[in-house]
Amino acid sequence: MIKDKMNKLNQSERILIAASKCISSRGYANVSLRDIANEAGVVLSQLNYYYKNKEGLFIEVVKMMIKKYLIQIEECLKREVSPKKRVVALIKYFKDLLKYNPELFKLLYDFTGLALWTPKFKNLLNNLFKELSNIIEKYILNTIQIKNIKGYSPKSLSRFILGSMFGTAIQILLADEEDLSETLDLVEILFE
Amino acid sequence: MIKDKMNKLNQSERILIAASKCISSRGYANVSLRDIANEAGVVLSQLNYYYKNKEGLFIEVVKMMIKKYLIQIEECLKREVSPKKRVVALIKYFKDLLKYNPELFKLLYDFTGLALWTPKFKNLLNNLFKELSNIIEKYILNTIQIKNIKGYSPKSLSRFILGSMFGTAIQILLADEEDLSETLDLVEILFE
DNA sequence: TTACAATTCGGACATCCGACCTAATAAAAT
DNA sequence: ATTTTATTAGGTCGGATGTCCGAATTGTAA
Repeated sequence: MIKDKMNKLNQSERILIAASKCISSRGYANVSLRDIANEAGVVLSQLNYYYKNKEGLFIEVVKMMIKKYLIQIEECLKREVSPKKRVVALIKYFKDLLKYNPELFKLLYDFTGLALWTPKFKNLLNNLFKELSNIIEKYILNTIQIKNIKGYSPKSLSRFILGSMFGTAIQILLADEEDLSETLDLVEILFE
Repeated sequence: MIKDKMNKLNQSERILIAASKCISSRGYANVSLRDIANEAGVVLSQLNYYYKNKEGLFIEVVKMMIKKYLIQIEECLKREVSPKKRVVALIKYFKDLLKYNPELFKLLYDFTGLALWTPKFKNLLNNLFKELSNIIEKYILNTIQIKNIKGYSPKSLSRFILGSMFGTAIQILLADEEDLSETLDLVEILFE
């Protein structure tokens, strides 16, 4: 009975995980509800039962992804103490992300693209970028003796740090033949 | 007769422009060949006549976009003489792009996303990023007294500059309510 | 056990899409 | 003028997709 409850919960979660898996490996545009149902080992109509429609399901996938990023990045930053080490840790996070879990980054990039065309996703993704830059500001910029920035707000600076990692990461993913992963290290020169 | 030839060329070009317009305003995933045909004022089968299939048409749209970026950015950089002014010009280019022609940037972002899932587009987009970073390297890094980079290759640096502008630009587009356009100015601090 | 609610299942629907085909028309070449 | 090619037009086909519905099954509470 407890088992059964677990299974039921797992069923709606299995759908979520299957959706995430499908989208992160093929892109939101190339995934059908039937694909997700098959991946989850579930009948098609179950997707409409738990999540009203396709958009509803995708929104939950986005929310799950957002949680992952917020938790992981804050976790990785709060582990270190000095701002310098935190920058290094952030760089390492992105490197490892691209190396061991590139699907998660593809998911972020893909949904950010979807956010360009669909207001609901635009709000979600904009909030993610906002919160991520807030975390960077809190853990790195608020504690550091800032020398280089002349008149730039910490808000702008944190946005720029985030943007440079994001924009560099997509280039690294795209150019998989040649190794560009060291390019991410250049974030460090912002603090010299 | 010359008129007619013009019209014929215009017809295949009208399709291309219509496709570009549709994709840059709705995203590649939300555009059908019928949409493009209507936008171009052409019968559906004409799209298959001039461009074999949907992928063939989209590839031509990508190639057109790539030309625009390469020409415009090199144009904007060669206009200035000092590396410092060229950085400023590059920043201004991205600012104006987001302000007056955001569709073109959305097109770049969208196709870069498509490149994550489709090899043909991956090659095209990877080459674009590669050539753009080469241009940056040629016009800005090769001429400057580089002080800040300790052991980083010009190649990495140019990639990073490009990435930081790209990653910042998408954030600006996403957060249209609050003004983040000044964030792009932070590229300058890389050269201080 | 019985009655009720939640869940699972299989199937059907209307719609849209990309690709293809054939005939008609215009242009060019002979 | 006649043949030949290039272009335009309209329509069709098979297939895939999202949504919805009703029945069957299971779990829960009385």
